[in-house]
Amino acid sequence: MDKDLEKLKEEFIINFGWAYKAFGLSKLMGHIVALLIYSPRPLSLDEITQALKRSKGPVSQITRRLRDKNLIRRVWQPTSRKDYYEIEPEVFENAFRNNLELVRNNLRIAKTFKQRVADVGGDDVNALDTRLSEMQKFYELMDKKYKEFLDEWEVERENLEKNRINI
Amino acid sequence: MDKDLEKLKEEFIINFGWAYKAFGLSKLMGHIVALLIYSPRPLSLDEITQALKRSKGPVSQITRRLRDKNLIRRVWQPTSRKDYYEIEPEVFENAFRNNLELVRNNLRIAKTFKQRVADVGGDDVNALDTRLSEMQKFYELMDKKYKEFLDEWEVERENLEKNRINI
DNA sequence: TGGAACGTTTGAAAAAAATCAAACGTTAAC
DNA sequence: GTTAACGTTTGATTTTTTTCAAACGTTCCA
Repeated sequence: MDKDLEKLKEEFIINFGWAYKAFGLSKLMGHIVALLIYSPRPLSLDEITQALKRSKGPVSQITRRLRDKNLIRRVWQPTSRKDYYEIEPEVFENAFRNNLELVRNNLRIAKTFKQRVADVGGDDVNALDTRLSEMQKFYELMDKKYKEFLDEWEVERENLEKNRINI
Repeated sequence: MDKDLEKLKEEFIINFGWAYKAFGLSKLMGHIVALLIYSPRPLSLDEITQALKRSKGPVSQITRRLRDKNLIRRVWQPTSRKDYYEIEPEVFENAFRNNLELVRNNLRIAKTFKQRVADVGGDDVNALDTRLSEMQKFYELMDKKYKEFLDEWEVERENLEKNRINI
């Protein structure tokens, strides 16, 4: 029984590792996030290290990066002077926001080059200009939709919150 | 003058490489996509190889992967029996669709584990169940918004097309 | 047929990234 | 002060990924 849950946890962690990798982040980041999602209480660095069978070095580094990205947070317990980590309540939302930054970067690239190509001018430039315009439009719409999504999610999240309290 | 455009192209290619990497793909994929966006005409494998200063092996492999992902397409010229490659007109849209697949995978993970955790049951499971529910809702909304975006983009793309013809 | 022009596959080499163990610095308890 | 309990940094090591050069297979043309 506990054995099953343990097995599930392991799979969950592995899955998250691959997912994180697919999104351009490190597998270990995914593992830690998954572990903390799974855990009902904050975990110390040593506990994470043990659970994932890693050494302290990389875990320390990655927890820092995860905090920088607002995916986990550090908390303290009154009884111990260890650092504990828990999942950021808005992990998914924050991960999404990080992604939005990449989208905006693409938008910047399109804009910048469109301008610079226009400045330089030349013969074969028309087709390129069209493509860059399209790229710009694409990422502008994407940006807009991403923001809409975040707004809607805020509403939905509040509803979830309410229902949870009412039960 | 041409020198400037050449310089720009190089920067554009490098930028795309990093962007692709940030999204979990290989830099070379980004380079090839950027090169073909930039080029007013289809390029042969050799031309790509030369332009990017790579050897044929990896370029051949990556062009295949890019075709599998519908980001570039292979075309033929009447005069030559070489393979030529050009950018897929809907690169951005297709790249987005590929990303949507990853989102759906996350949704599947959430659903699967929610179900399995419920089946196993146990004590510490409530908090976890709440989190997985939230994860599921998040990715469901994301899926919905992604689809909306694609629909809107289709409309906008048609408009761009029309305007281009009318000029 | 034979050979030249291709693209693809493959095994090895190089480069990059992840990981570790140990040294280090800091803080808190005694 | 001294020591023990931490987290962090660092340089080396391992693993993974990227890249290459060469062999290979196919097609087309002489």
